[in-house]
Formats: sequence, C-alpha cells, structure tokens
Amino acid sequence: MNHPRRLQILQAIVEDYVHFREPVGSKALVDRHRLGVSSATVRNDMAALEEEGLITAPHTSSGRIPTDKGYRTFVDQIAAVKPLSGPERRAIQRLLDDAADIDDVMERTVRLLAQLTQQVAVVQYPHASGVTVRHVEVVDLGAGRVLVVLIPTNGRVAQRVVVLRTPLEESQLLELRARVLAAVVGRSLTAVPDALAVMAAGTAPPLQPAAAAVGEAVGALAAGGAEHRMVMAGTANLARATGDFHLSIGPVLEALEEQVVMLRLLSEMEQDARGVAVRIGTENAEGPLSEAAVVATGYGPQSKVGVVGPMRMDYPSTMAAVRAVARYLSRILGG
Amino acid sequence: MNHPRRLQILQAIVEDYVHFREPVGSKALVDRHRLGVSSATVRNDMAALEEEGLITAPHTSSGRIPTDKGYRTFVDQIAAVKPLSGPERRAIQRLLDDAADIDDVMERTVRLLAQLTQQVAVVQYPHASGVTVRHVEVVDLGAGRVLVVLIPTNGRVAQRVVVLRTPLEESQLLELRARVLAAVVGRSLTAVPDALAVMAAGTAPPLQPAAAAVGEAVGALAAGGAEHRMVMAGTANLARATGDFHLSIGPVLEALEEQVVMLRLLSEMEQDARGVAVRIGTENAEGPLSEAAVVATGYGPQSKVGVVGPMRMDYPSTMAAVRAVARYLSRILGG
DNA sequence: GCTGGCACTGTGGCCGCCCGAGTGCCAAGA
DNA sequence: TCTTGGCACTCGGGCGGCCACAGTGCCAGC
Repeated sequence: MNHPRRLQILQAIVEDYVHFREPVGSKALVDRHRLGVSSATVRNDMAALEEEGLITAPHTSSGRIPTDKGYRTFVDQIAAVKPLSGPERRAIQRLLDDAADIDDVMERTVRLLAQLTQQVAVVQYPHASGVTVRHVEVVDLGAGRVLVVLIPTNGRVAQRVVVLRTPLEESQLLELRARVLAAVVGRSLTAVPDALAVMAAGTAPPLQPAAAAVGEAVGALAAGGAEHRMVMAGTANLARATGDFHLSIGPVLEALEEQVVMLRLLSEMEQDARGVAVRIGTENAEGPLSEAAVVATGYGPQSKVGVVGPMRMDYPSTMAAVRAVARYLSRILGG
Repeated sequence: MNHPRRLQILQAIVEDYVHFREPVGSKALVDRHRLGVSSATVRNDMAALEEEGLITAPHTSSGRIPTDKGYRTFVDQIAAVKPLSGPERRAIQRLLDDAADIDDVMERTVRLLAQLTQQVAVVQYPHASGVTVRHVEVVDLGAGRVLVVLIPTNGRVAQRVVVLRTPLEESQLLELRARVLAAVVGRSLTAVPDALAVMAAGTAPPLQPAAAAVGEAVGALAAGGAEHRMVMAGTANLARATGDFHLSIGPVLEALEEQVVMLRLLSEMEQDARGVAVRIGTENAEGPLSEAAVVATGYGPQSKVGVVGPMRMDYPSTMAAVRAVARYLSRILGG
C-alpha cells in the first residue's frame, strides 16, 4: 500500500466520514477535495482500497466507510501530532494551575479533556513510583489503640487505627515513633513494607509486638497508596456520539464502569514516537469496546490519561488534546 | 379521589406498565388482575382516571399509561416500604462490613445500590456534622516549612504545608503543637476555625505569627473537610432503561455529571414518614430530569443516598433498596 | 493510466391498504 | 345508581408496491 493517491483518497474518506457521518461516494470526494482526477478514477481506487480491506460499502450502492484497518492506516499516516492553539493552551494552564489538591487536579483535568475532545475522558491517578514518605505519625488514642498516619509526598495521606495487645507507655510510643520514622522517611513507598519488617525484626522484645503491628499497618498503608484509581467524565458525550450510527452506548458504559478493566487497557497501550497510543475497534479485543476507539498517553512516571469515543472520531484533534493535557499534568505534578 | 376501585385500577395500570413497558388496556387489566368487574366498567373508571389527569392515552386507541401525577398517586398510596429479603440483607451486610476505608465504603455502597435497583445510584459523602477532630499533627520539614495534618474521626485525613516567615525551634514547635491540640481535639470540625482563631489570638508574641499561620491552615482543612462530594455508579443501567421508551439518555447523563446540581437536588428532598423521598418527572423542575424519577433518603447525620431512573420504575422495590442501603450505611459509619 | 458514459442496483421515502387493539357510548339489567 | 354486553369507531403499525436517487462497476476511447 504505497500508492500515494490512494492513501490520499483514504484520508479524504476518513475525514469526510468523520465530518458528515455518512458513507462517502466518489462524486462527493472529488467535489470536496482537490484530488486532480475524475470520479471514475476515484472509483477505481476505491475499489482497490476495498480490495485491501481499508474501506467497505454498507450496501451495494452507497458510499464507502472506513474499516478498522482503514482507520488504523489513517492514524499511522499522521506524521506528527499538531499542537493545540494558543488560547486552548492558555485555558488549560489557567484551569489546572489553581487546583487545590490532587483530587482537584484529577477532577479538573478529566473534565477539561472531556470538554476539549467532546468525548469520554479517563484519567488515572498518578502512580506512586517516585513518591516517597514525607512523614509518619503515631498517636496514642488510649486503651491500647494507636492511630498511624502515613504522609507521602504526593499528598494522598492514609491513616489507620491499630489495636495493640498491651498498651504502651508514652516513652515507648515515642521510641517506636522514632524507629518508624528513621526506617522510612524519605524512602520510596514501595520500599516501605520491607523496611518496616526489618525495623520490627531488629526491635528489642518489650517493644517488638507493637513494632510489628504498627510496622505492618504502615506497610499496608504504603502498599494501598499505590492503589489504582481513576476518574472519568463526559459520559454524556457518548450519548451524542452514539445517537446516529452504531456503537451502542450500553456496552461502552459498562466497560467504563469496570475501572479495573479500563486501567489494564490503558496500561497495555504503548505510546509511539508521536507520544500517543491509539486503539481502534477490534484492536481492543472482542468485547464492549470493539466498536469504539481509545486514544491514550502517559504522564508522570507511569500513569495514563486517555479518551474513549466512537471509531469515527477526529483523531488528529483528539490526539493533540490528549497529549497536551498529559504534558500539563506531568508538569503540574512534577512541580 | 377516594374511589377504592379506581385507585386499585390505577395501581394495576402502573404495575403492568412498569412490567410490560407498553400501554395497558382494559381487557388486559381484567385478565391479569382480579378486579371483579368487567372490562366495560374498567373502561369507565379509566375514563374517570384520565379525567383526573392520572393516566393518559398515547393515541386515541391504545391503552393508557400513567402520568407524572398518576405515578405520584401510586407512590403516595404505598403505605409502608417493604423490607428486603433475608438473603439480600445478608449480602449487603457482608459486602459493606469488610470495606477498608471511607472511600471503599462509598464505592461499594454505590455499586451495590446500582446493582440492587438496576438503576443509577448516587451516594453523597458523609456530612461532616458530628465529625470531630481526632488528632492534629504538626511536623517540621526544615527551612521554616511545617506540615500540618488534620485527622478527623470520619477518616478523611487532610494535610497541608505551611511556610513560616521565621523558622521555629523544636521546643517552640512542640509548644505550638500542644496548643493546637488542646484547642481542637474532640471538637466538631465546624467549630475548629473559630477555636483556632481564639488560640492564635491568645498566644504570646514570639510564637504568635506561627500560631496564626498554622491555625489558619488547620481551620481551612477542617472547613474543606465538609466538602460536598458524591460517587455514582450504574450509568450503564440507564442505557437499558432508555432503550425502549422515551427518556433520552443524554440529558440524564449530563445532569448526573453536574455533581453540584445533583447534590442540591438530593438535599432538597425531604423524606416522609416512610423514610424515603420520591420525585417524579416534572417535580424535578423543568430540566434534564423532567422525564426521570429520583428516589432518595438520608443516612447518618444529614447525608443522602438515592437512585435515578425512568419514571417507569419499580417504586416499591427501589424504595426498599434505597432505604435498606441507607440504614446499613448509617450503622457502619456510626460505629 | 485516465476519462466520460451508461446500465445497474439497493435504500429510503411515500402511498395506500388492511388488521387489530382498544376505546366511547348506549341501552338494558340488577 | 352502578354494572354490563354490545357495537361502531378510530388510530397505529405492518406490508407491499412504487419511484427517485445516489453511487457503483464496467467499458471503450483517448
């Protein structure tokens, strides 16, 4: 498939189909694009494209629409992701810069992306890799109950109450607190459980059981901090996209609600040289998303942001928006 | 409208319409319900019901469907909310009992309710009223930067970094910490900002600026803890409900995404003696939910849980599920 | 290899038709 | 006064035929 004009025709078909949402014929093609050849020639090329499985005709005598493979070829053909316009970039910056906390950043980001793309946006919470322990607090609640609080550098504080077999003296509590702090402050979250196991093992008998219990609790909090969460917005956009042509809304909504599935899907997508990854139709395996397309990219150390929409989507714009948002997200969370 | 048989007929119409999803006629009614009268009599009563605006005929000669007012009368007619079955209750208990933290409780609850009702479930985060301060921690990060952490009894820990003009000695920091703790531990979150203002005002000059800064930060964290958040699940159920008859999915999804609007709507709904509140169709004002119904109830001090679905929903079951879930939620969060 | 021309072919809209479900009304009976 | 069986009436929806249109495939000529 290295026939330049045929690629151009495929491109024109995809663009027109995305734009007008109906099968496009040879005549309309020569009218709307400066192809420099007649409709008869276009017809011949279209027959060839159909032969290659890039486009298909819904019925004998109507225009053609792209197949999954056609969209794929079209997307691969896009050399570089075009940057967003100045005003758009400023709007993103303004919106994200005055977010209060991490939840607020996620919320604003996902809404922004949904609005920019007019599709469903999905943003994974930042991955804990690279996040270290800023502080751990151990507070006596009385009656042998101890509150442990883990404060990581990414702001996702976690806390838990630990019940000890035997209450601790205040001095013992302070010593325990000091030992825990010494063991984990500044360490990566992923290293915390092991570090605390070592700490507990190296603690003298009177304090040992408490050290083990508290250590285990903090370790669990650190592990839980690497939790996989995501936020989503723009589902109402699906209703619009779904309105006219196939792509039934139900399966897609179901897939989106299964956060585990979505997160795995996102994590599987490897972005290419242009900085984005695209999955089209059946490339998402058989399943609820087999009539949809996903455009995603990474941000920060190893988290993902993406949008889900109909295969008939404006790929260049969507790719641009996803990449731009991911970049701002990286910048904000890095600073 | 105190004609017993007509009320019975209205009830039968609502039930059949909910069940079969198509207009119900006089013949079908006498076939499916033991009304003890002939179809002609039913026809007369139906004409009377239509006269009263409780039912309407989509076209001249098809069966009747309930109007908003008809559903309202039907719902008001329900004397008591029937309890859930034993297995259902056990399932709820099992599922919610081993939730890890507050986020997990919310997540599990909303999914559960969506599944039970086969509709869209909405759960507001517990209101901060009644929540008190369990602990406050003040940690020196060096270079005049201080980390303050607020730990309320509801588990929604909040934290912030405060930058002081002049660094504090360790002894000063300890004193400040003690003063803050003394001022707020055990107090309601809503009382925290004022209490800390008083604390700061009553602090001697050398420590005063730091006390003011830290006090303000903790006060802000406490106020922010009363934030209005909600979780949602089951949007895919909308697609099914929406499939056959009116109620377009788009507007409803839009309304659901506007958390502010949903939260206000929920807060406006006053539950009645049966322990639930129902809003039907245009009772939700003109707007995106004017073709939908909302069933809600409160839990805990003053938070809400509810479901959104088509007017043609199984009110008795939905009301039962909502109330049951709210009760478990109250119990779990209370303990 | 491109082009104009031509015959061909489904789709969708439109019309007319009929069937059936369900109604409203009426007159008779309890 | 309420109920009942009967009857005429009325739409909606499904079906078949028709036509126009858009778009194709193919062919002969340049």
